[in-house]
Amino acid sequence: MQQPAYDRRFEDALDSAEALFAEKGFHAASMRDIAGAAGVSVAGLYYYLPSKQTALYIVCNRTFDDLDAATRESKSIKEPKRALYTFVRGHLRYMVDNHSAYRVLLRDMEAAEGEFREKLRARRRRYFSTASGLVSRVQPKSGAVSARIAAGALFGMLNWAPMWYQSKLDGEVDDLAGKMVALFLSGVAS
Amino acid sequence: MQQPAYDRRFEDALDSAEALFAEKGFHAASMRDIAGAAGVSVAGLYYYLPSKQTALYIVCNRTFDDLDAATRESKSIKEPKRALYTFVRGHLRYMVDNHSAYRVLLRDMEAAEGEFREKLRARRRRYFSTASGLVSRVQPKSGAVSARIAAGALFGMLNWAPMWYQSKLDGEVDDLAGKMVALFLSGVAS
DNA sequence: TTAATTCGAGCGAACGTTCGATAGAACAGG
DNA sequence: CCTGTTCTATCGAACGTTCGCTCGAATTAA
Repeated sequence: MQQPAYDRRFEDALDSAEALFAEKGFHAASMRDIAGAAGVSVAGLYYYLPSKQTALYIVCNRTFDDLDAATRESKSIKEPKRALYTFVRGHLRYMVDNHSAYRVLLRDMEAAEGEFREKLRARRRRYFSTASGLVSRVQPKSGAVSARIAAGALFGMLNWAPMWYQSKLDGEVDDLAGKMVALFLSGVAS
Repeated sequence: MQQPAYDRRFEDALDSAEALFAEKGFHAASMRDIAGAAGVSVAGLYYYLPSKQTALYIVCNRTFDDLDAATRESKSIKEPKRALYTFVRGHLRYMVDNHSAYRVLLRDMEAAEGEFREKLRARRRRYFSTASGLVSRVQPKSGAVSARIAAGALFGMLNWAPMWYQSKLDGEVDDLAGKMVALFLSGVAS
């Protein structure tokens, strides 16, 4: 059973790819860069990753897996506002703790081609649908803002957070989640 | 005075660069692509643009110029909420009407190097400061959310809009601006 | 011995950029 | 009005580098 050794090196290669995609962008990061960061030769890297496109796909897919896990708890909560808060908290936590992974998802996912691109887009749609469902449950039927717009606005707030959030200045992530949900529900002038 | 002819071709080259940066991303768009789109040879393109980095810088700088112009009106408005609305409307209008330009700014600006990078970052900071100033004016002093977080949340809402906004489904841009400001001020459960 | 793992070397293609040549417009002096 | 000269605009061809990727051999582990 040598799988553990193989698996460990495989994960190392993925981690290196993720870090370099995040730092330089998919097209600017070369397989030579990634091999160097992973401590193997270029040919050695190809023993684990059959292509750069595949590396991108696996990295993004892994991130979706982790995002699903980070927000899964919200699915079992009945009370709408609490469920939304739990989702937002999980999403924000993941983004803050896995800056590189989320950056690749946001910026480089579209560099995927063919079937990879379609599969990743499908996962993104599914993830967005989950969030939209939670949003529509906290929204009054007669609101001035459609569920579409509300969900888009909430996702924007969340996904932009990595651009400015600093725990030193802005407090703990769980507090930020609470503030964002409060802002979303009642605005700043509440 | 042949400047008009020269200037026109220069702008053509910039427009082609902007469109291809937006479509493929800075690193994936080649100078050959841009030359082809502009209808000149590669060497001909270099008669107008001394380097790819310069092209990126000029494209981004031009976008900042246009963004400033699109939101300038808000600076002369005293009433805080109306000023914020005017800013948001100008910003959203520009994003929707100049999808490519704004996409380059959001995604590819960081591909700029050296002095270009620093100058563009300085402009972005300045633009963000302007918006933050408008936000802090509509915020009650004793709000539960800091001005930093509020401004970050608002900017997130706005900048994410190109990802989902469709005028057919979501109404006119000016209405969207009103809804976003209302959501920001009073939330969805107002 | 066999199978799993690693690599140096190199493939063809594409990259950003440059060079020398060329065609036409503009201008000078006769 | 003609002619020679300069300047503007343009291009084909190529430079050196880097790209994603592969091959055959070597090394290691079982």
